[in-house]
Amino acid sequence: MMHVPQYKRLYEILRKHIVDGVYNEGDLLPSENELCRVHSITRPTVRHALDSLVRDGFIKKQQGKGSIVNSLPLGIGILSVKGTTNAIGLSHLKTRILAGPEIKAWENYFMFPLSETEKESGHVYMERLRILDEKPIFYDINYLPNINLPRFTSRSFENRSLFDILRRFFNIQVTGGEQKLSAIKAGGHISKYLNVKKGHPILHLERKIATNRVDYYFYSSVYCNTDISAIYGMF
Amino acid sequence: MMHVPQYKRLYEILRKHIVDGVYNEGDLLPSENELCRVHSITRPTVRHALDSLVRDGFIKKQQGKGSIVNSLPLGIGILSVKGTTNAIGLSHLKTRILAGPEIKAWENYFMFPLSETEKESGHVYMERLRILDEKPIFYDINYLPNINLPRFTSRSFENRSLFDILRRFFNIQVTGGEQKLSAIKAGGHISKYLNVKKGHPILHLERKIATNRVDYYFYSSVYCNTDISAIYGMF
DNA sequence: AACAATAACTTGTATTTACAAGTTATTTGT
DNA sequence: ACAAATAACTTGTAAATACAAGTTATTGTT
Repeated sequence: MMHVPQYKRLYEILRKHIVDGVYNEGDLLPSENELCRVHSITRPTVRHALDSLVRDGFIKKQQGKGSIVNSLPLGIGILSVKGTTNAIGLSHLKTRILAGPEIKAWENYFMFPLSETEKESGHVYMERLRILDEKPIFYDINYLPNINLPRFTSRSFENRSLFDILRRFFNIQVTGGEQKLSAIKAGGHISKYLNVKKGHPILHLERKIATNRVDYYFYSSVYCNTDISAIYGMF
Repeated sequence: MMHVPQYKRLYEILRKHIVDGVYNEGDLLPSENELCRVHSITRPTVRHALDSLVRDGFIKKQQGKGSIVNSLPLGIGILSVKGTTNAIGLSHLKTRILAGPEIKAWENYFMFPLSETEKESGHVYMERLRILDEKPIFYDINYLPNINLPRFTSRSFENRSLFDILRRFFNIQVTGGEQKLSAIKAGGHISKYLNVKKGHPILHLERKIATNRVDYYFYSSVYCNTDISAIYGMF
């Protein structure tokens, strides 16, 4: 097993405690000095972990008072997905594969500019439908540059997170990304997949997703039906 | 003038250099040790500044190599607005006031739950239209809890950023927030203000915006026409 | 009882030091 | 000339320490 730095270990512990309800909204986490004593680490290390929790929206800090636990987001947190674990509230989200995974060449016009290396290597193509309570919510098209992904196309993706596969089998973790948002009319196959009428307003995300692999990004075009549940995000 | 911590000063300097094009996409910033020497501060302080630049998407770091300048976002960066300065690309965005500012009581059903203090104090209400190249892009409705905002309603807001006003006259800075996204059909006055047909797809953001004042949030409901320019965000 | 001062907390900023780990340029040996 | 080893960089993690600044509970005074 790989070595995990101490601040990251503390982050995971506290994150789990918050998600599991050991601490509730408005509760104070143990003070920094207390966390130092309990985990036998120093304050800069504790603060590093707490900074990450603030960045990911789990706590807010107040000088003189402490680290206050935030309420967990209610919507579907696709915008705040990051790190080693998935977004909150995605637990009963089913996934159906519509196409792929298969290796393809890049389209002529792509939503983000590509590097030469990316262009040369082609990509693994995959279309998925994500279903909440029997209702299709997301239709997404994924493009993973075909660089160092042995036997990727032969993996099973049914009801499994793409992020999970990448982390477990290829040790690729999502570290962040950028995205373009727009509202469009559902047309053709999008209305069919998402089970809405043609012309229905659909939220469209074009995402470039950064990973812990240097210069390895992957891309998603996501179509959301926001009637049932709004998309939730932090900033 | 208030005291500004050193890491924040370095952040502003580097940020300005990146935005002004002193460093271009792909360039390496001076190494951490070099920044230490030049600015006579220590490495943890330099790293604090660089961490903030990473968080805000201006640079990415690579161990063993350095701090690499990112490309500046092309879209309209309403989702990444934060800190002391405004988002990129909003420079030639005109603002027109449609209603307010005036003091009102809260509506019965509000998009976010409110605290008792917020409920009691009412809010400053304001409707604005933001125009890019003569075309209306954003129609937003703002709710600022009426707590410690002396003479707010008498300020002039024409072509001036709300965030700017808050920072300069009330020393309120945006530190982050949360938002719900959905795609809706334009109807009634929204189609009128944004100059689109009824039923046109519109991006709707409901935002709760956190500030440096403890427990002071303000709220925005934003309607965007994404035909002309997509909304850009980091995560 | 009410108020003010103070002490004991909390987080925020900053320095100094050390070593680990990844990258790149240089040197060395063949 | 080529390739491997090495040195000289880079950022990443972590400790120990100090003081500033904000909050809360305690104490003392009136």
